[in-house]
Amino acid sequence: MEGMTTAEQLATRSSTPACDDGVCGAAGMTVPDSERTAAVFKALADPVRLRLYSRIAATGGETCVCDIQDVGVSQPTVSHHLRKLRDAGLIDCERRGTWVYYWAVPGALGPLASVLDAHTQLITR
Amino acid sequence: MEGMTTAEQLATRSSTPACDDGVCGAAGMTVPDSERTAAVFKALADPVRLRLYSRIAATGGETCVCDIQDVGVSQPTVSHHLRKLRDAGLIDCERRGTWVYYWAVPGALGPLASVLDAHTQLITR
DNA sequence: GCACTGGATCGACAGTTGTCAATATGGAGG
DNA sequence: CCTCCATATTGACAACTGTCGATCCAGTGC
Repeated sequence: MEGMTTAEQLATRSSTPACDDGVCGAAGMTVPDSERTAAVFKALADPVRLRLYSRIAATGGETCVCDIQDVGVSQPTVSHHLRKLRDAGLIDCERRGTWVYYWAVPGALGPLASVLDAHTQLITR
Repeated sequence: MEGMTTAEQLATRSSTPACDDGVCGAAGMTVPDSERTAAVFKALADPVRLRLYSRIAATGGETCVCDIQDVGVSQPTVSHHLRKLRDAGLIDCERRGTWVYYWAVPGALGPLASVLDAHTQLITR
């Protein structure tokens, strides 16, 4: 598991899954699942990061960093937030010449959506 | 808008919506939308809160606080986290006699799921 | 080689967060 | 009333987070 991003760990849940949906009926989430899921939620729990991710995802393909510097914070801060999103496994990047391009990792939001859906099912059953 | 929980504000988005899905194509999320959405994500961005919410949602109905004290932190800390979830509009509570009962607010996760879905659509188009 | 440019990293700092022990509150039952 | 029990609030503290200015690093073009 070492060297994996949080989103990757989240995709390959507990080696001994207590249940399939990660919610486990009346038992609720397991401690490891809650920690991995919370880590990804945390990456999205900041307005600036949310806008950055949204901008990157909205292009569909690759986005140059130079095109998303206008989110209201300094350049180092943008870089800092991009790294957090990258550590969480939500985005990835590549350097091409002078510029660096970012893109949204496909499927990274899936486990998060599953958690939300699973809970919504429980609430309205 | 004063006096509303974050989730309630999120449900009634910008009075002048720039778009319907909150992502606005190549423009990404608006600043107010990102702030409201981030606030709710933040409420879920802690393992203990995630387990508490999961336990409460898993019952489908109401859950006595006394039944969810075994999440690994002290009683004041549990109370603290429940308040944060409540401030975010994800849960609500009622006192009946000596005990306090919590339940998951139906539909509170909806806007969050919509945001995730909207971005997933953008990525895989 | 050298200067320039885009982006990442470092260092510092204020503000926020998670945690607990101690205390308060507010019903229930004598 | 007074005590007991369940939960909330307060106060304090260490750890973490967001932010920026300064600096570094990697390519580009001369």
